[in-house]
Amino acid sequence: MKHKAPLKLSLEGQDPATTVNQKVYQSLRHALMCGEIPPGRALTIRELASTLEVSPMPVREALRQLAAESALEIQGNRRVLVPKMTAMKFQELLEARVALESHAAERAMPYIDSACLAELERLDALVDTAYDRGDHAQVSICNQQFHRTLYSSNPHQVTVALIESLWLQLGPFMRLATAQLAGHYQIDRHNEALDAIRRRDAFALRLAISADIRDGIGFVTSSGLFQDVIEPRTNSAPL
Amino acid sequence: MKHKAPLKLSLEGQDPATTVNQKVYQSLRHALMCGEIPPGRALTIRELASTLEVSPMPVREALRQLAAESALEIQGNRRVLVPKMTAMKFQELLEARVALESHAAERAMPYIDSACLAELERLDALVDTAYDRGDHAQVSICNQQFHRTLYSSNPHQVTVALIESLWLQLGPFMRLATAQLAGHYQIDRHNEALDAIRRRDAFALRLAISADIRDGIGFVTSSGLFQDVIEPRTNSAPL
DNA sequence: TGGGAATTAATGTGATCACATTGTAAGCTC
DNA sequence: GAGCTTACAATGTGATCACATTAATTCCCA
Repeated sequence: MKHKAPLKLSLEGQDPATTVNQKVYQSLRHALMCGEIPPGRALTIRELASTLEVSPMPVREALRQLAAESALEIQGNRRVLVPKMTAMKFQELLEARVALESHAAERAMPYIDSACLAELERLDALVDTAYDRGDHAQVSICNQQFHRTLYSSNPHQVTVALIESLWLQLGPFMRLATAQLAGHYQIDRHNEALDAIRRRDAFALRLAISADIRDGIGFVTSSGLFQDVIEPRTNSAPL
Repeated sequence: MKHKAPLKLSLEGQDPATTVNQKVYQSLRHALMCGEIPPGRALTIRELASTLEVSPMPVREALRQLAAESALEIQGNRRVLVPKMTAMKFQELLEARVALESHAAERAMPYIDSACLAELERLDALVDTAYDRGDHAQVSICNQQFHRTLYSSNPHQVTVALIESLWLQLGPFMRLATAQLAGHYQIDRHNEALDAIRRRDAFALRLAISADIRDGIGFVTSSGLFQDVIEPRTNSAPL
């Protein structure tokens, strides 16, 4: 069994005004974010190039770019693969998200004007309707847009790139989590966040964002329902 | 005056066992970290290629990689340049460092065994001797190694890549700061950190790391002695 | 002489090719 | 038949080339 599952990728729907490199990058990024490429899957330049019907060149650059964002992993063999996930790593990614995003939210607070607030309310509404529709992919996208808009309101902000790297690393699992969320009724943390913003209460905003992140995918570790995607327990013996 | 200052780069001293791409990457990274390329300086592939006496190919990939780490900026024109620094952005980078690194330190604490502690003590001693010698470049390098070792003791670590991105973004200014530090006598925050580790006091470690970061370069903003490298005040009008 | 259009130079992008390295499979020996 | 060696295929890397786009310069005319 050496034949890996064929990759389901295409450049359709990509902005034709951009470079091929960017189209490949976006395509791969989207596939990773949606978990369409299983962890541990090896990616070769020529395979991707022929799948996407482009020359190897833009693929090389896209892979290197994604590797620099920790979305892909290049091992010593110079082979590129989708990083595997472990329960511990998942926990670390989650806590890193909390630390970084609550920080970014707090620092964004002073810059949130009424226009930005309105935009956040609009995005929150989009999340809700997508949620009611059961469109988990859309929920995920709008939710990210909500967070991105919030943090980006700080014009001197430097953390969004880092945060996006974290999103990318646990992308597949966020999708998985939102899908599972359908059953649960969750407190609307976005509303808590919006309330905090209206009251200009930075600390409350911190709490709301932290809770939102943990509510969103935090329970996944305990639910144990994604054991198939996760690496079997490693034999690490710390300390 | 269209001729930019010639770049002082070379691949000498690079590990000959690595790929050309990595050598170029390391060379550029080092130059950026040491502030040898002024902010705003445009970098062209062909210029770097001829300076380093390699083909444009590895340079392209190195530039894209550094851009993915926010160490370089690619503008719409597809031109690559060293990002400019502003006082506000500097502040944000500093606070992001504090948030991320104190988080990483706290999370590393449970994994620090005696071997790791010994290594940290060794690195701290190296910092001290380099400091006494007045070798600011070496201080910077050893100091980073100290932090990296601390955070990396957590085997499930996911933040080091993000932290390195921050270091890279304010690299030139860290160097500038350590150079200025020569005059000041600073409390040895590393010793405070080591003490906290020995007592296994996670909160004290947090405080020590935060203080170490702020001590190291925090005063730069108030000292106003790097106004020449900083962008003139922007006309942003938040809120 | 100043401003704008056309020309020219420079640059990024993408493709193709050659080579060294790595992974795999066949073949041989014991 | 097991283990090692050798041959083969596949892959990443780097170089060179062609082309489209962008920046810079020159030239012309008001």
